[in-house]
Amino acid sequence: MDCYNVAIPILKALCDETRVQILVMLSKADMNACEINKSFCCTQPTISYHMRLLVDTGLVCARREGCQVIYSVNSSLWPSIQALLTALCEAQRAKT
Amino acid sequence: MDCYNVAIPILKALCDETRVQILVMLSKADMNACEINKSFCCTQPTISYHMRLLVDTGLVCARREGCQVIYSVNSSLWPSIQALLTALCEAQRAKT
DNA sequence: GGGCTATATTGACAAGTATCTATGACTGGC
DNA sequence: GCCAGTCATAGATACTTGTCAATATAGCCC
Repeated sequence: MDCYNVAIPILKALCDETRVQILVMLSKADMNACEINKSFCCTQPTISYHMRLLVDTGLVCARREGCQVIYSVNSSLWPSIQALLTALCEAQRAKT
Repeated sequence: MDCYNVAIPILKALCDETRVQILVMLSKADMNACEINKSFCCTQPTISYHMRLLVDTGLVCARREGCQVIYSVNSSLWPSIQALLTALCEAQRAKT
């Protein structure tokens, strides 16, 4: 019962549109912060803020390569997250 | 890609500890608002606020029976949510 | 070491959220 | 119709969150 509490920070990290889009992008290919930045209209510090949150919750891994940081999804968590996302989309589609 | 956006309101509803606990309770048995209230230390309007949010996002169904309202989980959505929750808990347990 | 590129941190602020108290609305029984 | 029980709504408030501009840090190359 109380075990569900460990999931809350991750769910909090998941409930922002920008962060979900970042996750989906990273699930297709690893990217550095600069590349991620180009796909969004917000500023570099904002993306940096989201990336920190995603890394802190363990949803995303970061590794340094020279002067840039490469981000990748945590492959042990992503499958269950993707499963939920697609299930929610299917449910939405079924309603209409 | 854009399909994931429909999931955001549901994820927002899921990222609160109180609401997750309510969902877990309801997954075991249907309950009226009064019973739910007794399990938490917050006030009745606060629970009402959370229930409205859960119903609006489709996570929970409400039906009137006499002078009380019975809440139940949306059985088409709950399995995927529960799967994610347990996956997150397992991942947490694996880390330690 | 200085300059350049890439990323992180800080401080400020607007918007959103969870909570409360007070009150209203609906239902069933007297 | 009135009262008691159950639930919802409104208004106020403290807290959290996402965003920005400005600045700092880190790594590379000349």
